[in-house]
Amino acid sequence: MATMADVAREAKVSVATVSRLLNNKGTVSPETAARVFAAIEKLDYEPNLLARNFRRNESRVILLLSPNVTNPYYSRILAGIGDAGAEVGYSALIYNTGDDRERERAALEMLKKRRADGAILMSSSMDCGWLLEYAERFPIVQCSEYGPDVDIPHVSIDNYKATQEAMEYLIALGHRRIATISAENEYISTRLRLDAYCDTLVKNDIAVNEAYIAYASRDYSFKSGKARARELLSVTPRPTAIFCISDTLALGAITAAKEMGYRVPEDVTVIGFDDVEHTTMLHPYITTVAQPCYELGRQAAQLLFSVIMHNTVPQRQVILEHRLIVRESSGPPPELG
Amino acid sequence: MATMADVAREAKVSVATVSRLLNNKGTVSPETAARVFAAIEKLDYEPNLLARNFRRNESRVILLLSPNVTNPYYSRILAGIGDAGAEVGYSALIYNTGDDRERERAALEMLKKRRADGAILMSSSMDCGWLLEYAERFPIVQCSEYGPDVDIPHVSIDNYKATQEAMEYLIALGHRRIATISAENEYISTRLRLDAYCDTLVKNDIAVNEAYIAYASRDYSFKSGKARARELLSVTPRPTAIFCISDTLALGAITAAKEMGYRVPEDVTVIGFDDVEHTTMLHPYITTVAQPCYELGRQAAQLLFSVIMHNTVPQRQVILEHRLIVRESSGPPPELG
DNA sequence: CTGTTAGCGCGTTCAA
DNA sequence: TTGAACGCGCTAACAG
Repeated sequence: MATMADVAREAKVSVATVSRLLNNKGTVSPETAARVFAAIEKLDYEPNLLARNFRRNESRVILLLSPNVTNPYYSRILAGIGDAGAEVGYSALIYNTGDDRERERAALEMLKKRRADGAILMSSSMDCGWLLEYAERFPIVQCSEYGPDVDIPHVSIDNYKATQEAMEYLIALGHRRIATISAENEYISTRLRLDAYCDTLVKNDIAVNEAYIAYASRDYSFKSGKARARELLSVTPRPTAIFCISDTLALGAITAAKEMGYRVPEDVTVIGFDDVEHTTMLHPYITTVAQPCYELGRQAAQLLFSVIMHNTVPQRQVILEHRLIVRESSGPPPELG
Repeated sequence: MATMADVAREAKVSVATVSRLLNNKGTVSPETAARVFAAIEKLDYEPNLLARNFRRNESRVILLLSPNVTNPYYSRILAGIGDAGAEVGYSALIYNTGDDRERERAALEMLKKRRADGAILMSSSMDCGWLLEYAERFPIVQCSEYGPDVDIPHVSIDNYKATQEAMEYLIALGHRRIATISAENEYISTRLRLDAYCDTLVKNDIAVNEAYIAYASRDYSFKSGKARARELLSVTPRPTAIFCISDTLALGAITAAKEMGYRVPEDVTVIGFDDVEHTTMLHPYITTVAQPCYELGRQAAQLLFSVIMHNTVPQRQVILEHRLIVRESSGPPPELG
């Protein structure tokens, strides 16, 4: 593997000249430049990033902390970040944290060790204090989830408004007994969606019924969605609609409803959240709130690069547009249908 | 950010001693060790990986080339690789290649630039010559797909045998008019599955009917599966079973069948491949050939680390067990049912 | 058991 | 426009 010194020798110039040429710094005469390029070609020289990064004290790598790469919601965000990074010569290091504090910490330690120049957190189970400590010292951006009171740049959708729209839609359809499947996690999105669920009911003069609020597992598993839906549909009087905070939960709810002999949407309406791809693979296609996952990832990456390169961000929070997509799993309640 | 020299000064030892201690090389007396650890603690010292890797001439990073991170099949493999890497202090750099030659090449260039110590290819559209050139110079392992004649270590399932079993199962059910949805790609898995499809028919004295062989898009899209199934089900006499080389295609086939008024499995049997999670989220649950994706990833990683660290592998190819999972989308053909 | 020292390959002064 | 020389932080001889 040829080094810069080899190239310099071959081109009969100094390493400084080669370096200048490669980095477009200073000026190099066309003739010498040609000689150097010829030498690079001849020796098949590739700059050693290990050395370059060491010298420049940067890694050109960013950390991606995701609770679960396997989840299509997150994998689409990862794709967006990956593409945005590739455009500016950054690579992405993926850490599957499983929302485990220790794994998150271990990943962030890579910042101290200089393995990465910054990080994008897709979620965080660390306490805010800890997180803030890192955020003060290193470029960090949050994507989808964020600390409500910590001042870390983030990109997300407006979860409150999105839920409000979904709820208004259900109410407009005539639903009054609307249940929700939330989740046992501390995500800001979870909290905002639950808040909006309650607030929108109240705003429409519908009392919030605790029996209509269920909590699925923290990772929104299909199984827990199904189990919670089964319970909700056993409440008397039974809800005519279920607002689920993820598509997977909605799928679980639909399955539970069917197993209990209810038709969707004739007997019970189910709506989801996220719009992951496989929800339009088998009927009923799910009515859901779509998030621009890929774009969420892209923008988070751009925010991060802005911090890394200019030590500043154009805006501390970016809110992207959501979209309510009405498909087959929703309709008027049976009493009015 | 404290350096090793700072620690050495604080502990009143030389940098060599600190280095030795940190790398468990040579011997250090308990007393000095204690002093050094105290200094490390006091200064909150973290080794600079940029410097360490440079010095050791290794990056402790591996490249993951996947055609599509968003595909659950690949994301589960990625999870396996990621976990196996984390256990031995390796991080994974993910490149979404989209089966694009140039992106694959760009990713592999990272090997020359020493950004990574090795690579795992989940697929490859490069010609074998090119690929082999890299494989000769750098640690490379293939996962799931591999060049049939290039001698690169790889891990996969036995695609031929797996398909054979699936076909024998269909034939045992009584099916004679069995179609297949293959794909327009050059993957070895695609080829082997098609070969096994044909061979198993012939072995059972069933003529191979070209009209029963369809090719979906190279990325196994749901849409193309649906379109191809629609065509297959229009052939006279129509097939009573469709063997799809991916679950997504199978989902598409089921949708097409339903839209054409056929019941699955009463009128037509559909079976898939891979056993990705969401195939048991809505009925009919798909009969499929399960691949141990996570384990595929783990073993690929272990193979790669073996090459990186010892420059040798225990075995050049690892074949993992598949499993035919019979669920709801398969049954006897209508004539006999 | 410990310290001194010489690079690893590159980017960057500073002089020429 | 070019070159000589230094040093980033660390590891590994080698010497003591």
